[in-house]
Amino acid sequence: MSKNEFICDCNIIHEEIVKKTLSKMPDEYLFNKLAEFFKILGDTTRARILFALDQNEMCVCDIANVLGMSKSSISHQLGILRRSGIVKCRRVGKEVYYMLDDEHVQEVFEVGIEHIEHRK
Amino acid sequence: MSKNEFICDCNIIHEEIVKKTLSKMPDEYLFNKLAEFFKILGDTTRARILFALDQNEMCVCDIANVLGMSKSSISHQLGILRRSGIVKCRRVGKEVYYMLDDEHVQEVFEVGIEHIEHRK
DNA sequence: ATAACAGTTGAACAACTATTCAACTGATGA
DNA sequence: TCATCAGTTGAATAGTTGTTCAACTGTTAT
Repeated sequence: MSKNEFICDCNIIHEEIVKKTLSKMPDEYLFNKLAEFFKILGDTTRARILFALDQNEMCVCDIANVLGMSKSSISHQLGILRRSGIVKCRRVGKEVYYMLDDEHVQEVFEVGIEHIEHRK
Repeated sequence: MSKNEFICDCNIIHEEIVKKTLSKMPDEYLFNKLAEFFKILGDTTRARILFALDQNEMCVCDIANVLGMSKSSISHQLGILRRSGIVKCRRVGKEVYYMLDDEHVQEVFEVGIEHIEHRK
């Protein structure tokens, strides 16, 4: 087998390892979705919103006050969380109440906190 | 208590909920660290590197070949993963072998995959 | 009707980030 | 010693993203 199958500019490649690993790699779709999910959790504002919503469902103004930020920026972030299926909302009169819609968020946060504690 | 303590431009706030939630919010440090951790996982290239390293320890060229990317870009991303304590490496001659250095990554990935499966 | 208010949305801007390129380091072997 | 090769690194660039601002919905109450 020629080295030319491989794209990298190097001579010594561990062909067997590369082939074996390639055969076990999930498809692009999974990695895109996985990265998308973690990217959403990887923002301080969104992480704080999710932590707050884990305590209570809350309206946009309440969240804005808890985080000390403007309604607009909170609403933008809630839109991202809503479109990704992580939170859902219900309207009551003029107010819109947001709540968590994914039990995996809590789980992932717990492991994340373990990671931080472990690295101290 | 005056509404003026609160920063958001709205009249109806649920004071008790806001205060209770505020008292339960972890400090800024935790959210920064948490977001930093998830931000690192929230990139397709890094997610694929970590998945590959979960199969075998590998040198930079092997990883570059598995992902179909340049040595340089892989090395940049490995640097980020190394500095955050998620991977470690050992040099053997001219080659540098990378491996996972955090069992929380696998855990978090599993929950992330559950999340994706659940959302299909 | 219309005023008031909670919330949303799009455009603009600034800050950040991933990849590329080129120059570099450090180890090997001829 | 010198050429070669694996890997690193900094600067540059293009693409992405979070917040702000202003204009807009939709609901309530007068």
